Amino acid sequence: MGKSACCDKNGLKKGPWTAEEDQKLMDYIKKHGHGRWRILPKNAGLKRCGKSCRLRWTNYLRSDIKRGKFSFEEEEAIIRLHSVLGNKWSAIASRLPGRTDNEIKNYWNTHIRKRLLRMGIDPVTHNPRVDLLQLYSVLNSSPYISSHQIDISSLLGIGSMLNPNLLNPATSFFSFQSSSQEASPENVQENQLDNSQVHQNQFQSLQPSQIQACIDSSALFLDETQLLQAHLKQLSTSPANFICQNSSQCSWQETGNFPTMGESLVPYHEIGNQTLIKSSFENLSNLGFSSLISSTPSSSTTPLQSSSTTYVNGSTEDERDSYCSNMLMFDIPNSLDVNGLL
DNA sequence: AACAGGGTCAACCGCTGTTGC
DNA sequence: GGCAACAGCGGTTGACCCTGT
Repeated sequence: MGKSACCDKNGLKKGPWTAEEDQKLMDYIKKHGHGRWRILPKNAGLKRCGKSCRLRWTNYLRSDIKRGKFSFEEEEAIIRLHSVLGNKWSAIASRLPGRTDNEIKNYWNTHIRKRLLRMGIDPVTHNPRVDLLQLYSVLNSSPYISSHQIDISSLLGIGSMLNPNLLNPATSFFSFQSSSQEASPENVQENQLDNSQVHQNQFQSLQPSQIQACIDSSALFLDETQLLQAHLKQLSTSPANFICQNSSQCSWQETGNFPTMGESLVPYHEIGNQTLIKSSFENLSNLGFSSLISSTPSSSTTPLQSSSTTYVNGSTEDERDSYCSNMLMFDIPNSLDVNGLL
């Protein structure tokens, strides 16, 4: 702070570049190459600071810049790389030929990030947003709700396909994950109990009107929760399916190892009219809950929806939303050497 | 037609890391 | 080791455009 910007000195020009300035810069770099940005503008006859010249060159004038809309493959790569690298835009850009860090950053902030939020996915962690699950759990534990037989899952738009028994442990798990780095089945169960007691206490102190206000506000999350359905539905799919023939006969059917980065997704499928999930929290924990709600995507082989719809470039935003709801569901295995990717 | 509000993206800003003296 | 210059990064800004009222 307090350090003056380089362009403030000597009355150098700021703002959008003109075609004439672009031409001067390109001509100079064609002759002398780029680098030595400090002295470049003076030699090129530009009233710009070196920093501005460098930015203009790297972000716009370079011949290998690919302009235009991002393809599905590029978008998928950005999301996948972001889940590994975070906001390391230059590192992401280095893996996307022809795209600049600035372009990717802008695209993330204006398109992908908002879409993830709409879908109920935290763009930082790439996991379903904990607040939605917590809202469900809190509402569901209310004596008022149960006494009036209000179906919270329907209210939140996560009704038909999901057994509510999943949501409480899921919520507890997310809450627990956020407060502790190490989650063993034992202390997770303990935490689950603690959380449910907390939620119960929270709601016992609320008046019916307050609960109604909470329910009303929950309607705001409908878009997100509808898409969250897709994520939670993944719980019923490979590689570890938990299938219930009826309310008392449930079992996990493990179909193999969890995929790692770069591997194809196990085909996405429905389990008919069976009760999808009814689990103890131990099951979730033993199998790695974060991996169950997410699996590694692949641009070429991932069936996008149960109807096997194929999406191509130039599809609508809604289609991309739908696509992403599956595409984003991957998890970074602990064994992955992130440094190796860098 | 005029205006407001929101989205987009090129460019800027401040900071950090690297290099050379 | 200390310093300055330079290069590069990620966050932010603001002009422009589009859409809805």
